[in-house]
Amino acid sequence: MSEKERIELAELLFPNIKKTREEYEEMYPKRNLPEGAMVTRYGPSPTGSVHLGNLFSAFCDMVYARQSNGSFFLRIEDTDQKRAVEGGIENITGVLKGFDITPTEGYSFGGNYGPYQQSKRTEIYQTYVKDLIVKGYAYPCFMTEEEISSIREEQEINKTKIGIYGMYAVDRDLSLDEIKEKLANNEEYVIRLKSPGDPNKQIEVIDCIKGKMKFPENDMDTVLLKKDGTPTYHFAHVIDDHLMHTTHVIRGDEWVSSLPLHIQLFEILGFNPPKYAHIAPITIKDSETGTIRKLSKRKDPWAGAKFYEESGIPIEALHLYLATIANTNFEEWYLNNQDKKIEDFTFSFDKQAIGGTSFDEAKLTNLCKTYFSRKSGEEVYNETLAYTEKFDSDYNKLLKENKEDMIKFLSIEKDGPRPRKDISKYSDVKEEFSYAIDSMFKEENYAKYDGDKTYDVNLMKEYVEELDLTKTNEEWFNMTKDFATRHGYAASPKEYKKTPDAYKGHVGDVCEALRVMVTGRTKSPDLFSIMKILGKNRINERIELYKKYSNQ
RNA sequence: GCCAUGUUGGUGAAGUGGUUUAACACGCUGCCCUCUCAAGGCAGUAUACACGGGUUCGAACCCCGUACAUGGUACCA
Repeated sequence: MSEKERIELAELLFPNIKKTREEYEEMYPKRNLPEGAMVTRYGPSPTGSVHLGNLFSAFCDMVYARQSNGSFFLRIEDTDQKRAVEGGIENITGVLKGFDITPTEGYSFGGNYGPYQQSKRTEIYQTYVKDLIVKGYAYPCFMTEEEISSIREEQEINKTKIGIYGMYAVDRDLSLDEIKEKLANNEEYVIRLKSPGDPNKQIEVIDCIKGKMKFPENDMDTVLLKKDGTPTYHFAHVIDDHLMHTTHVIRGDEWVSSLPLHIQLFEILGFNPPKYAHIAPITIKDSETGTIRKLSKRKDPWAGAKFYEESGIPIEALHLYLATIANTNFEEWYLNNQDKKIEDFTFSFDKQAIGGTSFDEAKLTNLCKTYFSRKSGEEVYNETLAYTEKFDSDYNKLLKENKEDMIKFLSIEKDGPRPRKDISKYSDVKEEFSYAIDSMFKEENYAKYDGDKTYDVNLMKEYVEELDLTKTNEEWFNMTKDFATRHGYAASPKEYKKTPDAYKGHVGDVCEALRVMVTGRTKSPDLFSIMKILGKNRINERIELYKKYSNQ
């Protein structure tokens, strides 16, 4: 086909496209950003709920753009209407905001490089395709699904590469008259790339994370525009990231194999390709089959973003976890710089895992515990209040009614160099501090007591008589030892171990009895602190409750 | 089938040719501290660099092959 014919064909196919690519280039001028600034983008398709992997990729986008004073934008990749899910877009923006991974620009966040929704950019894509047709790099393909699948079968038998390329791309060299005839018959068509690639030649791509990679050149006549005139991912990616001036395409490594195609598209369009950073998927070892697979929303509760919200995992702790899987040296850095924030760490691509990153639930839990241990009682109270507001309104009410006490309880053993690490998520507070609220305690009290001992109520009554809650912790413990000794208990476990027959038990047993009556459990934070908050009256009430419970 | 990438202890991983008798963190086990638990301290977790060749004075690190895993091979992203 001559150039003249190609121009005629382009007009025939896209009569409504009047703008030129030059006009679009002007509408999307170069960004005015400092040297080294990275422009990243998160491009989800609104096809369902958000996955931890999506969150991870968006987190990386955010972090790299932020530390280089660049821009991180959100682009909705909704070119496939069939897969669209109602409310999918709102869900994405909601999750991003909820998880504090907020773009600086993009869909619903503003910016000068929009529209940030691919379904609104059809004209742009068609303009560039029209140009490609004129240049002889694209053509209409009228093959039917049946034709394509029979080619596929043939290729499978011949054990060759599967796809539409070379001799299999039968519509590649259709004459203008043949095309006109098919068009007149109302035959449906897609626009395919007329790939100039030679699969015998190799191209080398340097990925920011994976390093040097070699591929054969692309020779597939990949679909650029679908039957309905919308672009495929590949084409939209190239056009958008060029016009929006993305500097670093950070995406999942399921895309590495289309790299030769993408590079080729950038080349024939005359664009400068961005840098690519392909991040490893978050994987897990399947407990049934023992094989490694991607996190699955169906099998793994922690795969879905919702899980973190619902179970009350603090956003900051999740960020910490994402940071540790993003850069392998983050964990150690954070350990040595406990007072610093994630923002103070400089992320780099060469510290990013190349292979699959395995999801480590225990590590996440540990990070959460550390997070809570560093928060003051008041902070934990306020955050738990916000969490229960959404997910546990009954407990929320109780928290509000018992604010003063709760903050005091949550503050126990928080001020020392080794703060308590007993909660890993907001939903733990209710269970872990069940003794803190009288009405809850009255209802449940000893139901969860797991021992089989019965403790002496009269002894404890006598003990409380002597108890002075104005003392210091040390004075209290000395008094308790003294009390224990007077009643036939050893003053320390060590002493008891030496001659167990000489005693009824040791101080620990006295404390245990008291602890069970007062908190309903055998384990708790510092007993004296708890008693101080409760006061003598409430302690006595609880001893009475225990008396009834144990039939004494 | 074809193409690509990966494979270090229970887990995540450090490490890119010689101070590696392989760091660190998490987990687990034991001891210590201790009113319990958590935390913390100390110690342990048997022969952890997929396998086979090659290059080199020297390889976890470079090259080739094999196995396995993952991803792609769509008018899905």
